[in-house]
Amino acid sequence: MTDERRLAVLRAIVQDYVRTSEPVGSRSLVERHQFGVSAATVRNDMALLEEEGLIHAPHTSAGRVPTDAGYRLFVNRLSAIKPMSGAERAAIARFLDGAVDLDDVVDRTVRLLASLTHQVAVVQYPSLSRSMVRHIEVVPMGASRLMVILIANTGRVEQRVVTVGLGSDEAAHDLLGRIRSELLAEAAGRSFPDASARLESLPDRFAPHDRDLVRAVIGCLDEVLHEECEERVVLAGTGNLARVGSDFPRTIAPVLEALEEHVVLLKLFGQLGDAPAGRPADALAVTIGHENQHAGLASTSVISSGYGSGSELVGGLGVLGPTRMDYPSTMAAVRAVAHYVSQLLEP
Amino acid sequence: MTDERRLAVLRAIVQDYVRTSEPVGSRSLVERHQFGVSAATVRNDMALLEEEGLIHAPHTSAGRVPTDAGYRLFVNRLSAIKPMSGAERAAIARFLDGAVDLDDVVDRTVRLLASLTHQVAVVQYPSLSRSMVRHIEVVPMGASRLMVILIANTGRVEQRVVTVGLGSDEAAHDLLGRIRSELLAEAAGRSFPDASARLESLPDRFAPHDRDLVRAVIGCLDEVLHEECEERVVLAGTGNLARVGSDFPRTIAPVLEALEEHVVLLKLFGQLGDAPAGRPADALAVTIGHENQHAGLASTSVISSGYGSGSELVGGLGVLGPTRMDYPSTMAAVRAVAHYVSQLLEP
DNA sequence: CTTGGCACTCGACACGGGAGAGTGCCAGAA
DNA sequence: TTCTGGCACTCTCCCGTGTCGAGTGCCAAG
Repeated sequence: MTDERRLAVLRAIVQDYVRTSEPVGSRSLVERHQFGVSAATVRNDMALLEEEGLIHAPHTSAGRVPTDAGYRLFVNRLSAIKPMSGAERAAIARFLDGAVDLDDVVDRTVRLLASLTHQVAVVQYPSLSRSMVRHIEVVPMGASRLMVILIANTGRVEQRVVTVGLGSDEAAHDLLGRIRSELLAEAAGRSFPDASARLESLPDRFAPHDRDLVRAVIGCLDEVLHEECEERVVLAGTGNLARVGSDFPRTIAPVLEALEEHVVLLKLFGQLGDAPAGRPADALAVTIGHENQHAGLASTSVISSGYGSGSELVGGLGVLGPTRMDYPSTMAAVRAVAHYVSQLLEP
Repeated sequence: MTDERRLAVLRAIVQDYVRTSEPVGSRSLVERHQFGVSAATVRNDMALLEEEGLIHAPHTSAGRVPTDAGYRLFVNRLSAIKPMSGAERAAIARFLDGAVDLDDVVDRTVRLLASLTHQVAVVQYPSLSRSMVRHIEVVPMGASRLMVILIANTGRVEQRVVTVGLGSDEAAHDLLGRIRSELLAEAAGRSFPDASARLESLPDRFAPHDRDLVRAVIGCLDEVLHEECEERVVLAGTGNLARVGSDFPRTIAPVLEALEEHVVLLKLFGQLGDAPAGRPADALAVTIGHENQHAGLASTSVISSGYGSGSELVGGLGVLGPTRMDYPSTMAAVRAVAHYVSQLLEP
């Protein structure tokens, strides 16, 4: 029972600190919340919480501030994701429904997330490695260059240019046509890794003197097919970073740098691997402060979710902000947006 | 002759202020530069410069700081663009030559600019309105949706999805094939506005009951062909913003917000219209402080340049930073990068 | 037109003394 | 055992003061 009150105190500390962004002391705590005990008792509880490493005093005789561990406990056990109001849901739907394009969907989503949460929003494009090949096109670009275009079922389009030796116009045109149809026959409808494997044997079906060309095209496709670095992310709301506390010259610069390293963002937001059994596909992942691998993000938290149809995730999205953030509301927003985007990409 | 010295004083003030980021006074001025006159004389000159609105004292008896007008005069008449060293040129070439892709070129360019100048770098993708149509592709996406893909001679690829009523598989396939080849025959090799005009009469060549479909595809293409908002920009180096002076909570937030408004960036960096006669295509445009339209950018300067082959500009690039920036070096870097990117896109 | 000198004005900085907030601890009450 | 009120203590924050130094403006003389 003491235990229970102690946790209630922790919850109150987190809530108040998020509200005021100032260390919270025992007096104001008993004023704003009805614990039914006096400030002195709360002080004792706070001392215990500090021993357990859940809160921390910036200096003697200032209030207490939650530690990363404190936020973690709060998120895991002390808070419920705040359900969104009908109006909010409607607004999300209205805003996303106007999208004409995959690019447009992603763009709107990331802006929406940023303005809902007042944090930095990140959206990963549907991952290629979890997509199917819809179409492949080979287009000559000038005399000796080919553009290879790959269209995924998610609507993503990737292209790459390769330099090759083409023969005469006439013969080249025919050859390209044949390459295109063979590629399509072999790869269309298959998953990317699958398609990649199947294409290996393709050059054998061509005349020996054409094989170099075919190999070049396939090599080019292969790059697109499993190069992880082709994963793309977009972000919005970086301006929200400036609304943090006062000490952020040192805080904001490494964060902005980290945000430009898309590889870092992919680690944070990319949903690699299927949803583990038992964990629903739309589960939220929360990473708090130092739990984060990247050094520059030690004082930021990341809330991310996968999106996609059913348990088949195709990408990730989420927000990044100071550890001192309103977790229940932010988690609700991320979840709602991920849910809606999943629906949108369904058909 | 007095006139001449006064300008020399202004130049020295700008240089010192950029170096130290502190208001510069008459004493330190005569110490660091050999004017051949005393501090008192310089003071008189400074008083005149202040009357002319070229410099400004933050408060009584602090040093002087250049105004926007002062920077303007400095850029126009008092500085020469610092030529880049051979090593720097070589580094630029080495860094950009590895690009495999238009996306890659743009990505590398923007990062390069950011790291060369230590400012925020912006690169516009080659504009569609100044491009030629290289190829058009129509790909069915599921039962009732088509993806229309447009490839420009610059390597840009744009796609859009349109929902249509397709007939039976067999007939639809043939129809799409015909649409594709008619589109290509009409548009390939033409400029975007040109192509758009020519496509208008295309539906007439199809059987009446197919015209709706054809019109849908063309409408979709048209959107891509002259919707200005399809222009794309990318940026890098936002972390450099954090290295500004101390008062930037109020400074940095509106800038970050402006940077997310790609429309704003296009106005700043997009090179619309051909290079005016007499002004070479690679001319640098410099906008200083309040010369800027956008309110949030009142204390930032923009240095931009077009790029493209010869006098035919296809896009813009540049950097954005505090008005207190090293104009000669930054201008040199922007010019060199623009020059190199132009070469790279040449063939 | 230039120069040195002089008085004056401010901002930056260090010092010091409340005021206030908050803690820790302890002895007594429930 | 657990809670409570009280008290001493320790911080930070803030404000006023005084000093220092940089820099200016002006003036009379070269």
